Amino acid sequence: MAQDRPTPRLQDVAEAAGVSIATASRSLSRTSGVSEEVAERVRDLARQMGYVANVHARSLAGGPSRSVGLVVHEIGDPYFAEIASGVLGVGDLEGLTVQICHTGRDPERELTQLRTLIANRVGAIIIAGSGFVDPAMQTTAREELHAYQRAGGRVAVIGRHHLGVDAVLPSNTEGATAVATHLLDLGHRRIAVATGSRQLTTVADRLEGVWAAFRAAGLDVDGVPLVEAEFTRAGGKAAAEEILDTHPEVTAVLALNDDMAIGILSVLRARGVAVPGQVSVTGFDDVAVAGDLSPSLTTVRLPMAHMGEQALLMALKEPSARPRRRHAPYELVVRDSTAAPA
Amino acid sequence: MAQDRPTPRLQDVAEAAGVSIATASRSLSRTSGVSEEVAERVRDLARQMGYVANVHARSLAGGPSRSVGLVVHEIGDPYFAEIASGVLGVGDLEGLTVQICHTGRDPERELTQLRTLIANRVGAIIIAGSGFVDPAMQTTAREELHAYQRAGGRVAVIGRHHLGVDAVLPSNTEGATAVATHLLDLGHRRIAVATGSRQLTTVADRLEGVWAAFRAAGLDVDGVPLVEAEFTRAGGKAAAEEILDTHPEVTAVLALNDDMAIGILSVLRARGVAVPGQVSVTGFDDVAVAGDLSPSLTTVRLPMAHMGEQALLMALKEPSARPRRRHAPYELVVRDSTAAPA
DNA sequence: AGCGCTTTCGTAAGCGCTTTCGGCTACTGT
DNA sequence: ACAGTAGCCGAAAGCGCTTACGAAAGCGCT
Repeated sequence: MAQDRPTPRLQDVAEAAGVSIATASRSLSRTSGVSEEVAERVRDLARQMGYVANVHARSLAGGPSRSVGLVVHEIGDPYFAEIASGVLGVGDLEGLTVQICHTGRDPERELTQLRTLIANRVGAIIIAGSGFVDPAMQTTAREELHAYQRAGGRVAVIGRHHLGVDAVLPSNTEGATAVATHLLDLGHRRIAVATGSRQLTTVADRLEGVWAAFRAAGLDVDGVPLVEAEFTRAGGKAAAEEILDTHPEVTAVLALNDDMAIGILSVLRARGVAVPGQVSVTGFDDVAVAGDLSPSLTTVRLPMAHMGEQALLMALKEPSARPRRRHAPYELVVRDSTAAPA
Repeated sequence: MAQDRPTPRLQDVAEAAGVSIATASRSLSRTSGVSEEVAERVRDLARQMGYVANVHARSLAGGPSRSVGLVVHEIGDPYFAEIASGVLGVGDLEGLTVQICHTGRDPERELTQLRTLIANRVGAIIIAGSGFVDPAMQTTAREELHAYQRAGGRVAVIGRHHLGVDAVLPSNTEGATAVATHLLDLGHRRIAVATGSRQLTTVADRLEGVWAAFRAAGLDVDGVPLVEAEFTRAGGKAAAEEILDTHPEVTAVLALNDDMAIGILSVLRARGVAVPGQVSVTGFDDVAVAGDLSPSLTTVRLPMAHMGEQALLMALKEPSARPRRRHAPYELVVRDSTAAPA
């Protein structure tokens, strides 16, 4: 007789069905070697009794892992929240539970979180968010991850490519070239660039795209006002203040993500600078709110949720011997924050 | 000697330290009965070797659970993303891993997710997001949850109070009264209200606060234009169109969350309606972007991340016999989207 | 009937950890 | 000097499950 436990155990089901727990286990995990008649009986009973397998026991015993880990810089950030949404979506479909960790952009924390995930025996790990330019910051995680893979773990990253694993890559460089070209085509020549920490590979990649466009247009890249600040709205505000104070001649500000662009828009409005009348502003990412700002933001759309989905699917399906790279498309979204210079 | 495993086991640490696994376990879990000298040595070694306990083994062996489950409507939504951020924050501090599920506002899915969480033996469950007015939609989850609690699980909810468990409650009604009063004080009398589904308790609570303020001002509540749409930016747009078309006389729109307000702002701008010149708009929640919109949004600030923290802390600390309710403070944030009617 | 095969099922060995229990050592008090 | 006691530590018993492995039973064949 089943005790008054919170949940019935496999043994309770087995006893009720009059079979051994081995048979019960096989019936439920649909392994062959059980007559369909017995298996059916066990499954019925299990459903009736509300049996749900104990994941810990199952995982310990070496069964397939039913969970995945997602590592993001900061879940409160819409960029990552949308990626998470994509990952959760396919997780649900595949019957996987998702464990989310955030690192606060701290490589140290990232390593700790990775270790925890691995120790928790998740079946797959998705790492989202920019890596760091300095390769020294990556070495340890890399080894850790490869050991994990050798042990059968699946790994995919989103937005970085220094880890030697499957990657979904947003078109950072191409997108940046596109948005810079858009500004150039409108006739802007005095363009300021607002960037996050250049230690982030995302920033490096986007910057490269911007320079490429500028050079193609014959601009002196060294003369471009470049302001580095935090990759946030607050950083955008700080950058805007600095640009306005030290380079009043600029006719456009190219921000390397939407968050900064939103902060810039806010400062411009507060200072009475018309957008796009006096200054054009562009962002990057196309977070959900970008289209509903006033003025709505010209930016580069990255399919965040889709990238989350792709990454998990990529990790789950039979992994190739060598790391694959899947490039996510970008789309230049021209809205109301850009116009020809006055 | 440690094998080439993905992660060292407790046994590996114990061997390295020259003690039994029992002693190693005690040292790491800070149980008494080990000399400080030995314990220190074990802990050092563990850190050096990058040892992280296997949660499955620990949980199976009856140790305290080191994981919590978080159920939200939609993680891509900034409101929930910020709550999640708070939960992850204290989770990190307490050394807990966080499993996130999203329900898409579907009570059915919610129940499934709850069951999964319980089967996964998480130590605590946090449910964020509005409940449903219809009590029939709650019954099953309620029983499920109570059984879980009897088995030692901790539960706390954010923003609902129909489940008979600890709750962190945003000041929906009071906040709504405050923002409505603000509009009234400015002199508005023809105010439209844009709401999400009235099946959501959050909507019901906020509506109640609005009516209270309106009645106090002597308004005929039944005559107020009320538009129900989705609780999203798209819903806000739809609501705005409808209000503009059918009630051109309104001088203010009171939206029951920021998302809708942002959509409304967007439509108003597109239609060339000046805010706050011709129409004032208010939101609710104060999502991060609200202050950087143009015009910046007058709204009611709810401490989302803080509520996430509180809920988890509440669940973790010794639970009282009867469910407690902690009210989170609200703050009326007056910005540029409201002004006296023309 | 006896042989080898396949199919079906039970026995038992763990997975890595926590915790009880008992043994050992080093004290204390008389 | 010796029992009594307290402090440390190791051996071992599981937690609930999966999965070799082996036994039993049924089959067709010679």
